[in-house]
Amino acid sequence: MGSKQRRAREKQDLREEILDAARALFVKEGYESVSIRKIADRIEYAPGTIYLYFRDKAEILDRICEETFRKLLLRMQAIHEDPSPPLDKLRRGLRTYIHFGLENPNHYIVTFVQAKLHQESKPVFQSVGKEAFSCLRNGVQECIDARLLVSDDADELGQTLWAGIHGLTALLISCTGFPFVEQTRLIDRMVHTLVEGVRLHNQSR
Amino acid sequence: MGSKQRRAREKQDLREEILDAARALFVKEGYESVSIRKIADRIEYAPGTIYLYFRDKAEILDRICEETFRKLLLRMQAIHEDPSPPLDKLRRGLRTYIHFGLENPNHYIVTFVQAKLHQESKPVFQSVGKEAFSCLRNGVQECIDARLLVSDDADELGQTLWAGIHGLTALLISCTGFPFVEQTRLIDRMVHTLVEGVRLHNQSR
Amino acid sequence: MGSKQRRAREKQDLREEILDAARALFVKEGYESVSIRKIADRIEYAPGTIYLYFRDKAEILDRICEETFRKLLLRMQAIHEDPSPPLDKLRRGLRTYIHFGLENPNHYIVTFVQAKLHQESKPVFQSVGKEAFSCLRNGVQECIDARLLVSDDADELGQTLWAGIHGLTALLISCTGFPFVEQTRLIDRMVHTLVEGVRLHNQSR
Amino acid sequence: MGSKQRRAREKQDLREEILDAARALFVKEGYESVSIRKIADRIEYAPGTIYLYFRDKAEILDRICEETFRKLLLRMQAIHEDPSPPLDKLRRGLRTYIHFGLENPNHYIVTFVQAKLHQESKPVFQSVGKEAFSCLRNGVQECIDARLLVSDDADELGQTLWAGIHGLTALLISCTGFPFVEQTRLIDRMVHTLVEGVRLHNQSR
DNA sequence: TATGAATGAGTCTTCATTCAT
DNA sequence: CATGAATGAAGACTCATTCAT
Repeated sequence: MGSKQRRAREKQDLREEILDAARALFVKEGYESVSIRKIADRIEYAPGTIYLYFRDKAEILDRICEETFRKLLLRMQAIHEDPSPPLDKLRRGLRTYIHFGLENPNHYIVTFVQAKLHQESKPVFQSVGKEAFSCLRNGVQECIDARLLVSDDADELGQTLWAGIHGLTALLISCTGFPFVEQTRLIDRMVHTLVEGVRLHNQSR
Repeated sequence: MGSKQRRAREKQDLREEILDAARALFVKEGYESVSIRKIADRIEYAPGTIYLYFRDKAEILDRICEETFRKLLLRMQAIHEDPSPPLDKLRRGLRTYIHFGLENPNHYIVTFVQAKLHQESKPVFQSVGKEAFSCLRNGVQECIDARLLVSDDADELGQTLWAGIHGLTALLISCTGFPFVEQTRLIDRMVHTLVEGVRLHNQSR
Repeated sequence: MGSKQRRAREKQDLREEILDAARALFVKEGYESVSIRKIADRIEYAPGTIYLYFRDKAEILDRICEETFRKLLLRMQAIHEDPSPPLDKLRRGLRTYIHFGLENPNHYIVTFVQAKLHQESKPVFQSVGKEAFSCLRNGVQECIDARLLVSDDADELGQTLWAGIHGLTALLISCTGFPFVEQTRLIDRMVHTLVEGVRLHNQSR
Repeated sequence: MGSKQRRAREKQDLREEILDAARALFVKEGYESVSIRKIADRIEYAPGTIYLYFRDKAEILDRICEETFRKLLLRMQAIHEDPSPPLDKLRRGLRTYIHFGLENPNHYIVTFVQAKLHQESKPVFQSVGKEAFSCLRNGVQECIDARLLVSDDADELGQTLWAGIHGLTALLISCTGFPFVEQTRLIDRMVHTLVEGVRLHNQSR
């Protein structure tokens, strides 16, 4: 038998193909429910082949998380470097995070919802993950330095904002059955709500 | 043979016992990792017995979700009926939701995080689930009626608030490795942020 | 499908059937080469069934060894209790050991040749195994006490005798290709050789 | 790619290297537990390379056995050619065999214990193996010709002696958990016992 | 009502082997 | 000569489920 006429495909891309297949399946069915066989079937390879690229199933999850964090980090850092007013940057940071999740729903759910259930302290979370959060934290700190926020605890505020956008992102991705209002409106509202809720309302008067 | 001296136990409580055992295991190990046998072992019955009370494993999950929604609903309704000012009721509603999650982490995660992965549109979400959300929505509507909020779209605002508190609840429960600031402070901040972010800041005065 | 018309068979005999099948296969193909599937096929049950009776493959081996030692022990002890002259008892002990091996070749090879390769210090060897050897040792000690042997070190002599009869037993069972002389002659010769080699030749005359 | 800076190494030595690696692994882990990949890893070559030198895994075992027999044969033949009295030569032959086993435990166990399980009648045993045994047999025959032994059946006596020394060798190598008395004492005793057991005790004088 | 025995499909993973390069 | 990629079959073991009792 062997592989009939397998699609032309560049060599090392197989690694990426496996990650893509796994990510999609993880989201659709959950990490635990996805077997190596299912992944192999999807890419039309023998199960054993996957072990040529990854030590075990857990490593696949790890790589996906790492990759996701890295992508997210890039997006967040881009904002950090631009010279807009701090509050604008903060708003754009929140929005970027949500969009990142919606554009990469598989990455997002696997990394932020499923991975947590399967080994709390994957090294990935300690390194790249922490860095991604600190990007948001920096944005908050800038606003604090500019005396724009209601508290000067960047951790407290940063975590609050993160929880808010994470909640929306997670629900929008995975609670597809729920009758949400139009997505962009909801995102606008969330970003607006969080920033207004955290902003110092200058009662100059 | 079976279990030697099984505890004296009222007959029909077995159903509840199964649910209790399953819920605890689902949270500790994840739905997929919990086998019928593990549940059976925990309650000291034979695996087959479980099938006398539940059609299959999925039904157990369904019942747990339903039960969770019902409990949440009760707590939320209690608030609705009290005669405080609408904004206070809203704040207490949000806080109650978060506390409910933290006090019933098992119920919460199984229902709002794990269940979604295993049959998007469980009827439970359509019925009791929707009812629970509408409780929050009512609280919002009251505030709108009192002209206290920045928008009059109760769905939009309600969903925003829900996403915010869900995000915090989920992270606090399952992201135990993350160095969150002190929990009550974070909850206070979240409730404050959301309500302030959604509240009409009467600038006329 | 299920089991067509499975032979009538008493309930708990299945455990014995598994042991029998495993033992036979272990000898023919070696412990490592025998899969649970092969055992299951031979008894016409599903592989999983075996796990209802044994924790894992290693436990099957353990049980076989234990059982073998026990059987051997019984045979050896029977001799110990009879009132013949010590040298005769010793001879019969050696002969009994060899016959036991030849009559239970599967038991013997699995226990004394294969098991050793797969976990040196199985508890079985420490308990029942040691007891079996001490039976032989006792026979030697009796002869020593009667001043019949060339040394008074019962361990040294006992181990020498054991090694001798083990060598013959093992070769006769598993070296089937070799052109051995007639079996009973060889056994007689070995027993004779060992005892004469160890016996004190009274040169007084 | 492959192995970075592979040691300078003469081409055809690779065959020997494979045999060395395989032999060491076979003994440490058992024939069945050693994969071609493990052998390949150990010599830092790709698995496929091994198939350029050996048809399959079994052939590697065959070569190891053959080699072992040849080595043993050399040692035994050396004795045969020396001009000591026949009984002395016999004693030294037995002792040499045991020492050979203890000095080459890997070779010995693989050849005399493990190989038997994996194709009873390997041609190797028929050819070189038989030759090695006949060396011992010759020593016996010499003693018989000098009227020193209790029987004139060289096969019977030779096989008895072989079984005795094989038993001790095998146990000493693989039964490491057993509390044997000091090794040289045991070997001395075995050689002494066998020879005395087989020797004609000339009582005329 | 509850059980114990059994199953068949499935889990992750390893392996000997092949083959195009 | 040597490799790297790939495979198909098999490894031990687990599981949800059924069913006769």
